[in-house]
Amino acid sequence: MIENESNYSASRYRTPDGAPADIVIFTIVSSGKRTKKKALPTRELQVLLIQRKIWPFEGQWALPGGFTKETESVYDCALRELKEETAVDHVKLEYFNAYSAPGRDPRGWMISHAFLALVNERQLAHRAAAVDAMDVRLFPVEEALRLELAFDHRQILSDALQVVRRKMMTTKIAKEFLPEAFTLSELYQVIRTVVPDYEEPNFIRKLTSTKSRSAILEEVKDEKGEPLSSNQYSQRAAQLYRFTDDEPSLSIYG
Amino acid sequence: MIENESNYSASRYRTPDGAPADIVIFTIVSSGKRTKKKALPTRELQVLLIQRKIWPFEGQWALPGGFTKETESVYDCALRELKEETAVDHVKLEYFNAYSAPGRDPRGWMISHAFLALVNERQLAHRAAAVDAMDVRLFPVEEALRLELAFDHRQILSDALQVVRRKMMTTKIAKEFLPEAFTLSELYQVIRTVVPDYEEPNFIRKLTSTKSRSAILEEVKDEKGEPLSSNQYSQRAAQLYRFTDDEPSLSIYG
DNA sequence: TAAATAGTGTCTCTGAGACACTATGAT
DNA sequence: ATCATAGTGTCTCAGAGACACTATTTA
Repeated sequence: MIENESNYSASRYRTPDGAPADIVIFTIVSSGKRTKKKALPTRELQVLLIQRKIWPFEGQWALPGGFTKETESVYDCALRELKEETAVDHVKLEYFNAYSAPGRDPRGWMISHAFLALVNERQLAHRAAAVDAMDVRLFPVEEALRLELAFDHRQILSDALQVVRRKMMTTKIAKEFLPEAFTLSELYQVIRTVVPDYEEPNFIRKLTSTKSRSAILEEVKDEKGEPLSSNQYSQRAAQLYRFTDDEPSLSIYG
Repeated sequence: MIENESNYSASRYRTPDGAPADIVIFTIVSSGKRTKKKALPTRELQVLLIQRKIWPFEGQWALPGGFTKETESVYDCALRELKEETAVDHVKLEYFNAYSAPGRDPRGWMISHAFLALVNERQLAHRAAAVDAMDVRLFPVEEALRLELAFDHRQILSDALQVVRRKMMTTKIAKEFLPEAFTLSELYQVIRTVVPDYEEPNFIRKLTSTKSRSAILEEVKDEKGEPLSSNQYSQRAAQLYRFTDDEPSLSIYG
């Protein structure tokens, strides 16, 4: 029963040929409408892909990633690769699955570790400059899912998207896509960008009528305690909010 | 930047020495009080451990698990090991993390894949018979966490416990610990066994006042549409319930 | 009848939902 | 004044919370 453990000797067994980490970097790209000075931007969920230059899957688009070294954890590897390939640092990476189906990688027996990160498009700004040279590009998620991605990266991306959608509704990750202080309209748009099915005509009312808001959001005030507002996107200035530190606890039992 | 991928050749790099799967098997053990014929049993969350016979960590308790083969996924490996070591089959395994800190395994570079499974104590029944011979035992979780477990298995167990606690409140996994039809008291006890902090004096009322119940539970009826009840644990018979198939959707935004 | 668990009556109060209405400020 | 977005008034109704009370069956 436990002979593998009892008699293990590294030299006697076939061992994996590598432990790559693949990173799904989501961002929301806002394209302000140029027709009017003030208007809510159009937002779109995008994912960062690289184009492979060599075998296998030469020329195809793939998730960024690379091989773990013996001296680092897979998390460290993902952090390192993310920094190397996108100059993005100080990001919360989330490990969400391993991919280990036999034959998934023509180079050999590779068990891949998939992480996802949400980064603000501002953090990707200087990266975007080097995009053409590096064969690195942001793709709208829906478009990326239609591409023939390398390896099982379409599956990984699809799984990542599901995780992000769930977390968008159940945690405060929306803040990764927002500035420190934001308006409720911005928040609503970010949620809708990630989870198109979410519709809440009374969104403002909902969050301003005590319960939910008090657990999640708080109004941003200046030094004198005056509420701060922004008219960046609208004629009428909108109250600014920030997320609280509370971790909302959810339960299906009430 | 992407040189690892571009120039990869298995023979040129140090590769992992193995990809073990470790499985955290939780069960709830009910010990009926013998003093009275009918009384709610005392329930306790327990975890299945094996005692290692050889180096490394000889004699110490560890999570069951074993090495992945080239021809299987880590999930298949976990399923196989679970079946081999505990005779438990048809279980929903959940992958929840990878453990890859350098030096975590004295045998070499091992990236471990951790799964958890919730099994009804009935499913562990015949396994329990072979327990002494195999150096396999159930431990109360609190006790297991105080043991010096092999490898980083205490961390893995601790992480698994956190995952189970969260899922107990946010999904219907309670059903893994319950018979097909159960009373609300049983359900409440199971929840409390896993999440001791959860207290809800009005639990029955809460679940019987429409909203929550209708989404999660339904009354069990016989062929004539008569509600079924059980007096297994109480003088007065209690209504039996089962979980619906609906996946409850949670949101912090209301 | 006492014990043990199951379940309800009833009250109050919050807040969800709907949707039309008002508010503000740039052009 | 008009437009675009922000936010409120007001109504209704469901249901959460509290907690004492009743119900059912066995020993």
